[in-house]
Amino acid sequence: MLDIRQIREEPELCQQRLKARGGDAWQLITEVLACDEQRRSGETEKQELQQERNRLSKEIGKMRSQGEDSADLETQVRGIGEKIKAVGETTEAADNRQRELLLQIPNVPHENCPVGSDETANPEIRTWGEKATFDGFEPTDHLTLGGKLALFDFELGAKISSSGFVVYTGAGARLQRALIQFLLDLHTREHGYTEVNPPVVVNRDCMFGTGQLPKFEDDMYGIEDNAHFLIPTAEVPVTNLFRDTIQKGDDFPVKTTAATHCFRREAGAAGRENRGLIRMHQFDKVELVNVVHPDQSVDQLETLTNEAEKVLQTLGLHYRIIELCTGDIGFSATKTYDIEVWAPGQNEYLEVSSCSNFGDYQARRMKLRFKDEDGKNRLCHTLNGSGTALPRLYVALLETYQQADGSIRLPEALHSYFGGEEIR
RNA sequence: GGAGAGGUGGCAGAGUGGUCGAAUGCAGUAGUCUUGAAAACUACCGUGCCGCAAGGUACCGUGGGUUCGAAUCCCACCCUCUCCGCCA
Repeated sequence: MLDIRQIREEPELCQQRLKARGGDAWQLITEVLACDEQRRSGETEKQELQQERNRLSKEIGKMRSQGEDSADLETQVRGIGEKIKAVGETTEAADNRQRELLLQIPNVPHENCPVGSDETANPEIRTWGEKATFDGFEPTDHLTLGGKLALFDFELGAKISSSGFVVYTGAGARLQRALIQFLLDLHTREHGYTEVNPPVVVNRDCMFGTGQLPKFEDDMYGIEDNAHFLIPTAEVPVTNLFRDTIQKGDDFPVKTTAATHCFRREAGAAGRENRGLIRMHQFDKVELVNVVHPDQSVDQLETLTNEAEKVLQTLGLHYRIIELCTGDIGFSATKTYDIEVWAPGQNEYLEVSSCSNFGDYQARRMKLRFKDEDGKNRLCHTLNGSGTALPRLYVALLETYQQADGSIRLPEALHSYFGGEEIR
């Protein structure tokens, strides 16, 4: 959520920065301000009435204890009670409407977020390594490689679930497990993360906290009780671990990682240049979540991105970093870097990580605070990034390290995790 | 799933209709004392909202209700614990 005080004080600035995203959320600001006005005047009126009621009620108590007749006062207070109820209802309506609107308004992009209307305006920030070259053969794609080596089976996935689900088999399953282990070890041992293993079914509060609700309910798998959802990313359970807490502040940055299954409906995405493992309804991902002091978040986004990059560097995979422009940035984010790994068989870059700074937007939604030096409670900043998504990493790995005979020569970092140097 | 008990401030734990935002203890902060520390003593010590401020107001699991007045009474829901059942 945006800060209502900031909206009140600089409405034009808010609108202007929201406009940079495209969409029409900026138009809601006017109504938010109207609600705010109504809410506050109603609040004041209500409080004055309550004050009067409290005073008179105490009076009644006193009179009764002294055996005096308080009937007149009681009817008077009853009248005040009715007024309080009436004023309270309109105030609450304004309050609810205001919250409803605020929940629909996306975060404002950071001031140095590049302005643009869609992904074509995303600047490339840097690249690492080079596109893999192949001696004497044409690289093929992961579907062919995986099929030949029996690493995964889409038909089985469809049989026991539906399209968009896959069964990893044999060495393919083992490779997936090796990768998860490698990633968690990297982040916990070298980057100072604490590992957690959270539920993948979470309640609505969590989904509001990180910003999936109310706008993106249709993107998620709901549970039949209508109160729980399968998580689309570990960002949801992990960030919400800190919901409604007051952090010490000396522990900043709080760095937490988790490997979880992620579930996405991907409605409308079927068959659209998403062959193979590239877009699944269920996939694994190692997520990195940071809770930091507001002054740290800008720098921390760079650190977080570097931590995710380290994955690809260690595995020797060529990638590029692009920054999302104002028109392409996610709902809750102020600034985002995408890491795209090169997949030779696809002949394109695949997004394996999205690293974002959310500022205080999620923290305000979930009341995530810390005590500052003056003992005042202030909102933390939150960040997260994939470190990394598994299927596309898997694709890049197979396609990059394929050999002429269709076998895979694994990068050294994986040998001990996989228990071998090659898949053939 | 069945039966019972219970959800109060960072923690422990009083409070069963009014003077209770809430006793007390512990923890924490500041100070006195001390060469220093400890102990002792003194003061402070929950969160949100409205307000320039003074101050006001709300919050005792959540949501309703009764009442002039609710932490306290009633209803529903959620959660925790114990026992039974079931199960990895």
